[in-house]
Amino acid sequence: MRIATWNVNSLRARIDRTLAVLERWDLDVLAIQETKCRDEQFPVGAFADAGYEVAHTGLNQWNGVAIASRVGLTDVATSFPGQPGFLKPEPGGHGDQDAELPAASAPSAPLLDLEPPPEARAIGATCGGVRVWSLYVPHGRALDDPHYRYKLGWLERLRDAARGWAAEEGAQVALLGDWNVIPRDTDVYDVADFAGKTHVSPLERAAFEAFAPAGYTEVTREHVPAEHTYTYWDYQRLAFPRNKGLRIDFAWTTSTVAQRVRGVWIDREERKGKGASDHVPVVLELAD
DNA sequence: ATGTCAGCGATGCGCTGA
Repeated sequence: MRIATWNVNSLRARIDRTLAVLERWDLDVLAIQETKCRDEQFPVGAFADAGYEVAHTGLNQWNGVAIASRVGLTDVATSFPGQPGFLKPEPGGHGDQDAELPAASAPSAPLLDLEPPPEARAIGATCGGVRVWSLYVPHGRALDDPHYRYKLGWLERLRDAARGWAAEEGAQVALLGDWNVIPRDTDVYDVADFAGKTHVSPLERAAFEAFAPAGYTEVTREHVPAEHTYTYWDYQRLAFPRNKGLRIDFAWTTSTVAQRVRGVWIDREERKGKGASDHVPVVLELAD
């Protein structure tokens, strides 16, 4: 079985490239991030014509995650248990005190719901016997931004949920996506450029590595160990021609899946030419 | 050239997010 993860950075802007990736790599499953569309805008027909079922969650023009599969797609979950939301802080305000109160016709609803709903950053489905999650970890924006705490909490809650999924003997789970963490100094063109920024902080790196004691192995590193091997290049400042990239797309899997991995490929060619995403696909070949 | 890109709202660009 061949499975891949790709932050496509707008599915509608790159549907032709997406279909080409499915065909080029003969993919059975593709975990997609940053579809940037609502469910009703998702190009279901294009996937169906190519022989793929799809599951998607997209609430607005931001985020959006999907799984396409031609080996079955069941038990879809559009968030993970405990997945936090992000409450955009009001300048000088106190949370969502101005939010609409629940209608009086909903007596069971709490008077004030202070918990923001999850964003469209996680979707899970069982494909060909593997529990696949397509994940778009929050960016964090800046170390002093509320989004950074959100990112850390999001990863911690995901790890807590993932620990439970891995607990069953022989569980086949794959956590695929854009982790927005640079785990090692050699995963970036020049770590000095990230001093004081997100993606390299000790807390982010610890939150990333915490998936190991939770029962997971990061299989892309195992199979593509070369330093300065990137999966993302910024659109700005000619980052790709200068190879100023980041390695931030990874696959944490349970040991049963990790033992099945026969190879991993980073599709660097996909970053070339007009209309490329800023991320490239990461492809995993699993033994039957 | 801070050498970009996508989506949105209301345009013929400014804003947001990355």
